[in-house]
Amino acid sequence: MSKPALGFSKNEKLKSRKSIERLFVEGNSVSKYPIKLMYITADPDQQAPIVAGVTVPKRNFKSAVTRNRIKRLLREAYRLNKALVFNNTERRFAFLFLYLGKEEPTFERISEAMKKVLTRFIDETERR
RNA sequence: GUAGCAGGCCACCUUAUCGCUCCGGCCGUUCGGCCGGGGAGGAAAGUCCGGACACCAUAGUGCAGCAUAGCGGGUAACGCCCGUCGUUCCGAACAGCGUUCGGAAAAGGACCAGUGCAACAGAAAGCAAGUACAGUUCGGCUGUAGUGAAACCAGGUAAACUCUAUGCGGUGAAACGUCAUGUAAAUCGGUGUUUGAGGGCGGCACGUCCGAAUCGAAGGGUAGGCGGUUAGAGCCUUUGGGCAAUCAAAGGUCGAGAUAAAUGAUAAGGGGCGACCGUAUAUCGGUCGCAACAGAAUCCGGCUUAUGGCCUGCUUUUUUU
RNA sequence: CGGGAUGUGGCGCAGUCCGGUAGCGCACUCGGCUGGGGGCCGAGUGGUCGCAGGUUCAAAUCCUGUCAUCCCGA
Repeated sequence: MSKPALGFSKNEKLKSRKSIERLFVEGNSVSKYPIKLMYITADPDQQAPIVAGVTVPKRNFKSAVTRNRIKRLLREAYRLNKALVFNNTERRFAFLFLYLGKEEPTFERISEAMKKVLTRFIDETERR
């Protein structure tokens, strides 16, 4: 069961409307501007150890094209940096990345913020 | 060269590394792996019209309501498109009324069916009353003045109500079918079982069909999978009919199917456009910047709006010869 | 995907149906009452009526298009 370290396939995506609702109500969060990560301990019968979703508020970005682009950048950044989480925890989680900025970012910026937010997440959860 | 109009085309490309999704094949125990192939638009947008399709009665009648408006054609259909007539505006020709020619614009039925409206000004904007002056056959009539967008004379206005003609049944893929999961055939109230409650998805009346339960309150459960779902009024080429929109025939071709929602990220190189610099213009070289509008969600035909570049034709204007 | 509603001075609203004067409250400015502040009284400034066309003699109002904001519906 050796997963490719850089993939991000369908099974790792957060899809269920119900669990997203739960995330918003019960979830904890760490944030490093412009990314906010909401997380919750996941069901044990979940297919992948960690599932993740991304979202960009329509209020900040009216155009569907830029919303899509930011979501793609977020997914890409998570895909390239998720080893940070996999290598440091054995627990199961559900993630939701929110983009809080008001302007369209570069990939470089997103990538840096993603690394920071993930290390902060590891600090918070593994320290206890 | 500049500006405008009309028509057509494209929507940066290639390579490398990593990644997403669908289809087919092989391997394999769930779950994946490997190989091959497909993967956003001209507007996918706004949701403004028209359809297909699905369910409700094979979708019925009248009223109400809504939409459209010269005439003819095209179309599955349209409020769309094409042609034509009239109207208005602009330009030119003739000395002028006006006519002719060329171009452009536009929601272009009917105020002799009825009702309403017209600020200010003005005597007066209908159910009528009446100013001044002049002329007079003196009965009262005629003309002029003045106000105003419009006036002893009837007009104007329907993107005012309305009338006429034509069309429109309703609800939309969250339609609809099916499988799975799950609870509660629980509680309270109303109406009713052939003397017919209630329902058949906007209103009223009728008709018709189903019909023994049904409606409301508060509450409980599930909010997952599959089908519908992508081959269609499809696209391309040729020939023929037609002024044209478009139609017919023959041949060829298959071009996304996601679902918190795929089609991406990074790097390099090459083309495109713009600015600046070098040189005597072009050409060429260098540097920098830009690359638009925008993302399928059942599917088509239009309209409207946003927007980068190239090509062709016509018109206007400028410079040089 | 499908339905609606609203854009009017700095702010909150009326006027739109049935076309001719853009008005109300708060705020702001000036003056008066007071030793000063507050409060009250009086006067005043301030509006492309979201934007663009059209109908009309005349448009915030009628018609068409467009932009923005907000609210519903499994």
